Amino acid sequence: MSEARTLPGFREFYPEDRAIIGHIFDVWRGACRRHGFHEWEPPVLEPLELFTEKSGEEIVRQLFNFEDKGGRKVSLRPEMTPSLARMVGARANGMPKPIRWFAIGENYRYEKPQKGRLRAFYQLNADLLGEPGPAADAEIIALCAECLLGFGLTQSDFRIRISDRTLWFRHLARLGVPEDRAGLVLAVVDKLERGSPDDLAKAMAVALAGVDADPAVVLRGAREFAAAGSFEGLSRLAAGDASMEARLADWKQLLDALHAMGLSECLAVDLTIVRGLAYYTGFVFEAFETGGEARALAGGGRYDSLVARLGGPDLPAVGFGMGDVTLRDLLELRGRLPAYADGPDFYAIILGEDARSVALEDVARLRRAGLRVEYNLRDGKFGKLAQSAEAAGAKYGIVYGGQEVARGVAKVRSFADRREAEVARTDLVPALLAVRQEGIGALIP
RNA sequence: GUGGUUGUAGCUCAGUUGGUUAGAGCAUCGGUUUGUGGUACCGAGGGUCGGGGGUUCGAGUCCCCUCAAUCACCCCA
Repeated sequence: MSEARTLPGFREFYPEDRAIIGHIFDVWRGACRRHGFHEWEPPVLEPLELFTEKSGEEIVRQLFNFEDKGGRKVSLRPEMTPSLARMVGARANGMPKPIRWFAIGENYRYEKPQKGRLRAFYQLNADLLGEPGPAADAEIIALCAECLLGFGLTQSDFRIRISDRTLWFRHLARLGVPEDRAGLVLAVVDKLERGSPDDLAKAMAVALAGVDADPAVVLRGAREFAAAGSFEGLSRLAAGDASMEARLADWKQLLDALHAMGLSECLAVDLTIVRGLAYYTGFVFEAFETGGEARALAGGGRYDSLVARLGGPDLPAVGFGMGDVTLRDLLELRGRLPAYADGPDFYAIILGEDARSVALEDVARLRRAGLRVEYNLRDGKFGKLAQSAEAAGAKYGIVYGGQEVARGVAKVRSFADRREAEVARTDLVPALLAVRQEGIGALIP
């Protein structure tokens, strides 16, 4: 065994693990395609500046970055959104709108690994670009929900909490928070649920340092605002404020659309969600598991100015990301992972080297016909070979012994009930295709 | 980045107040005299006890450092 072990935060996938991640990809891809989204994929390695442009230099300490042999500063991608902006930007002018794109890929972040958070993780990203109205937000939130429901989860297994930074910006303005401090204040709001009153007061004071606004008043106002747990709650808060009332029309459109799509049960209006990222501009949302740990499964929102900021065209956009790690944990907890079964359709039991060339001829024909077939590479006794066949996961055996070969037949055996049927070798392909479909009964009247 | 816990075979774990060549079950591979098995019996492989250093006549066991996993913070695109 080599001394070089798997790097911290990186996983290796043995077949049974790879089957699970493959299943997750299949469900994600299926949901996205049913919603009319097109799959794309960016490079794994990008110029470092692509990421520092969006997130600033501080991001570098969380990047897998290095200098390549040509002296270029490069980084493994920590996310796919900047690449999306570049790729969409290059073609957006000629593309029909809206643009529905999704990507499934591995991202890399140099962080201390812990449960639900690794250094390499797969993520689904779905984005809808070119449509500024709430219909697009509804479409993205619906897709996010379907990407979870597709695993057999129910709407009570998770909750998508929807919030709105547009309302927050307006409300903070009313509380006297200057526009350029709104982002900082929202970062404090983001901690309302977890932080101690003391820490929150301190953080708010820092966010409002040198500004003519009372941190205590802003904090209290933010708390009241965050407490609106429904559309009716929003209406009360908006009463008398023309711009907020106008925004409520967007909310109504959003919620009506999601209701029509039958998703009311997994949705909640929750203004405590603000998302840490500065670039979100409108509706934002996060999906959480409803069980004990209530960990985040997905998050997203509207980012209307980001594409232009990254050098693309002025393209409104809304999207979300969903990681594989916490999702896998949840599916396991809820018993929604498929059982691992990856055996061949048939296993040819070749008894004696004289039968081998005849058997191999059939094996090749069956494989070319689309059947999945294994056989014993070494000679052995029937009992052991039958065990090997079942250990490999085969439901049926095809027995090739001297007697069968001499008569131009093969014996098909069902391991489950040990029933056998002889088949002429000339009829083998159609006969076994039938057995795979209908079971051994297809050969036994 | 800060702190707590844990680390013995592929897996689950024993291993006495420090004492010979570190064990078991399961799993894997082989066999029980040449073609109808799954239970049984016999056998084999597999461990620098996470790694390094120290104390000691002697360390899986005690001490220090380190690596990794995990939990709580920080952060979370």
